[in-house]
Amino acid sequence: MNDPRADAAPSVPLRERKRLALRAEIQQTALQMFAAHGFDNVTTEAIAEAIGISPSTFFRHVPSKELLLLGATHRGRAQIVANFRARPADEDVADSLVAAILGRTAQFVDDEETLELWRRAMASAPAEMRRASLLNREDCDELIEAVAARLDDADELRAGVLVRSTLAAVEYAYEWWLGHDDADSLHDLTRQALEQVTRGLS
Amino acid sequence: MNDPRADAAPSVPLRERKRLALRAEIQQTALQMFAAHGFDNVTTEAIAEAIGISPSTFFRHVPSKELLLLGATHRGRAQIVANFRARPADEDVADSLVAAILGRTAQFVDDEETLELWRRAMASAPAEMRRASLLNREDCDELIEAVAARLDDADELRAGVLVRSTLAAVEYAYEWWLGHDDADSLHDLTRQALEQVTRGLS
DNA sequence: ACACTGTTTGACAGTCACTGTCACCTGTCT
DNA sequence: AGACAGGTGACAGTGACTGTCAAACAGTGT
Repeated sequence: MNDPRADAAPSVPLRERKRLALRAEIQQTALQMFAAHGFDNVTTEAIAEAIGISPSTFFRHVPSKELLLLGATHRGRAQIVANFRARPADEDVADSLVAAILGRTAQFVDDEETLELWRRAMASAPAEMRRASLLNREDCDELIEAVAARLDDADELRAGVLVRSTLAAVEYAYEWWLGHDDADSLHDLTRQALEQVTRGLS
Repeated sequence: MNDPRADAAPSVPLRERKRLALRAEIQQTALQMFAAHGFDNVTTEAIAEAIGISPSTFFRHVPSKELLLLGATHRGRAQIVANFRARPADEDVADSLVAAILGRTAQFVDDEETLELWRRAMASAPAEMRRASLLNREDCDELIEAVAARLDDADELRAGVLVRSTLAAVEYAYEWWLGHDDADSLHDLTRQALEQVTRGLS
């Protein structure tokens, strides 16, 4: 019972550890291959083979090739929504939204190496895919709904415009950061973008 | 020489008229089929067959099935950029941008029937595709560049945030309009969204 | 009416992302 | 050890594209 490995093992059913490890390996390997050879030049079959699994298994763990690239950005999507919901109800809505987003970007720090891989992989991706989106359609709609609930007036248009334009600003800051080695930190850039957008564009 | 058909024929080389007509037919037929059976349930082959052309010919005229749905929104993309460039250089940049967009949406009026088809087609499309984007990646970048050129300070981040969040607001208004039969006109909704975003979100 | 030339077309074969099925393993629990 | 859920590879299939090729066709000059 006091097997040194027992600390990690018993809580996490071991089978799940394997699954998680495999998923991480797919993600990592795919990113490396994308960065090295370009997104379009890497087939899902090649990734599977590099890891030593069958194509069927590959797709059992990965919803799509695209998400292998974009998934990094989407990760923690739900967290922004949760952050927003956790804000005090009497706070200004825009402020809550800003806080929810900054709460997420604050902890968004992959290691340098992974980041560099992702940057190169992203650069090789087809144009339509190159837009870094923090939230997918569903999560975004959920956030809009949450915001609308806090806006007393029945005008949902305002909620949507608020969320979508705010997210757009943040996403641009994100892309900017990816494209500029010398740029400020993600957090600072995000703050700048948010300030501009909430203060009124000019 | 005074053949009645000669009025239309000589300027447009006739061969091109056929091409244009075919393209329009594909677009129209596809939209009808999407609306009737759902985007995913209509294969490119089926569209080709409905029109009476081969699958090869279909793809010779259409870059992708997706663009058959989204192309309508993208049409006139370049116009927004052109509109912006045509604004006086001493005008406030945000105002120029607003004017450029409103100049486009003002004339954006397909006939009721086509619009209804598109609405239904859009509703049946997979979630990731459902976002109405006025500009594709390239056009958007071009607009950002144009805006940056007008912003004296070297800070391009501001230009990007301005463009992207403004467009996001407009796109939301557009989607809102598509989803609500009873809504105000596109033009009014767009104006509202733009006002909110330029005045500062709140 | 005639060939000459460049475009357009359909048939066909191929690639690639993804899905479904099915028989076989392999941890896990008893 | 034995049962059983969950994971796995082989395989066949679908659907959006892409490339190639020979035949049909429009536009031009004679």
